[in-house]
Amino acid sequence: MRILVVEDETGIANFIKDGLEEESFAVDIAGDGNSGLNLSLVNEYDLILLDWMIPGISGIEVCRQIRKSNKIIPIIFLTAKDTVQDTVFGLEAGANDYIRKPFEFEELLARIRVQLRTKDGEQSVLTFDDIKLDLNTHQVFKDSKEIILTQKEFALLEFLIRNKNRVCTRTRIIEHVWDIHFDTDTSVIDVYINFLRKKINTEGKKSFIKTVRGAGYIIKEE
Amino acid sequence: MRILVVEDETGIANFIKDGLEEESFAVDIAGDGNSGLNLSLVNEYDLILLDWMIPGISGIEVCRQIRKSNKIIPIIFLTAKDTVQDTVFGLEAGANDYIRKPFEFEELLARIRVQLRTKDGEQSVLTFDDIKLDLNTHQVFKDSKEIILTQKEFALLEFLIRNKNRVCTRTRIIEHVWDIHFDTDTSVIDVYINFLRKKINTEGKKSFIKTVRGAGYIIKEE
DNA sequence: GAAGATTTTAAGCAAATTTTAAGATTCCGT
DNA sequence: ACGGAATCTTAAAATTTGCTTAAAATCTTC
Repeated sequence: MRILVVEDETGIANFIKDGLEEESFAVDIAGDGNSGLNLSLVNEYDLILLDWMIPGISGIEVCRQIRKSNKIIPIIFLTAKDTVQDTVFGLEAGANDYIRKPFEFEELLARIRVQLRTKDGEQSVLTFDDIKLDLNTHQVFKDSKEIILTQKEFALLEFLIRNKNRVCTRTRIIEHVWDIHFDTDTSVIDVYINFLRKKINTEGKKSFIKTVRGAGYIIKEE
Repeated sequence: MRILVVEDETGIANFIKDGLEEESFAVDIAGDGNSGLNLSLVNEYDLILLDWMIPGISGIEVCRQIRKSNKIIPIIFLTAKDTVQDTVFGLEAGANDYIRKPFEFEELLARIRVQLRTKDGEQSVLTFDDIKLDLNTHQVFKDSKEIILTQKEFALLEFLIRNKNRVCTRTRIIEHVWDIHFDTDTSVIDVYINFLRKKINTEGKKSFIKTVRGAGYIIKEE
């Protein structure tokens, strides 16, 4: 899941970025209103964290513009403006939630999850066959037996399961899970697919991650 | 379907090429304006992706020249020039769409598909008789039973179905399904037609791909 | 800052796809 | 019905793609 953070104080921005990456999100940062608006219109983010007072056009204006473009995407304000009026104003501009600084990271995370959950009505647990993926606790179970995955393994599995029954091309995988947007001569994907297969496959059964030669990989229900 | 990418940064160019090939497109790359213009006039591309700032004549000029030649072919600008004025300027030069860098591959693909949409409105699923071809998931079904095709088989079938009820000559097939690094004196087409027939024909029925002696092949509704 | 874990790179091997090539078969005009 | 051209079929060579492993680089943690 990809999140855009629009925030000019690099200290805060990086704090959020690190925290979210630990939770396996892919995070981009924009330092001012204009680049924030641009990025949000060009890319497919799953959520936007927006500061109000930023260089260039204000957060409020960024929010309005995004709404004007008819993009359906959760926006959370994250700002030092802390009166009730400010909050109401922000929400009326089209935000889905409003968090006052200083904030607790825990809370931010919880609120992000709320937005991502309501988005497609799904809970914080993804399932495929006998595999369960708990997005909150970051645990993976197979037949209720826990399997320990690393960050990248988890992120890759999450992406594949969210896109089950659809071919995930290497290009889409590298963009969404690694956040790479140019040509790279790498075989990380192969290696990680291999890791996942080794950790999750049932002995003697065919791999649950199928290879689509020349295209990518797919997780498919029979 | 064959696409020309006019882009000087090889990193980006190859990224696009690989991504599109995963979707069964045939892709040629031109590194500067002149060769881009040349290739586009000499070959029959189904679409052109054009960078604005490239060595030699500019993308805008390439676009104008192609339009001048009366070629009807979708052109999509793909460029870092990101003001509203730039966009308007590009579209007025004759482009069909305009994408700002940096871009998400998914968006690029979606916009390409819009341009290639067939006349009968259908976009992501092509059909012929009891054969269904899903461009998004890359799956082929016959009577809702899945048939596994390789990249080239898929690309060839896509081309034939897009041109159903029209004879597809060997030359046109080579031009649209294979890319520029291809030597024309060959019998690959025969071989691939044979592959497709074997995989898709109904036992005892006549082949759905008909041979037109001296001309090429055709898929025809009765 | 050393030890351990994770991520990435690189290379050799295996397998599937793509292409070539050549003999067999079909088609069509005479 | 015959001969030559076009197409079909098959098998094997060439090429590409993916798998696997090990080691290098990077990041964490104590």
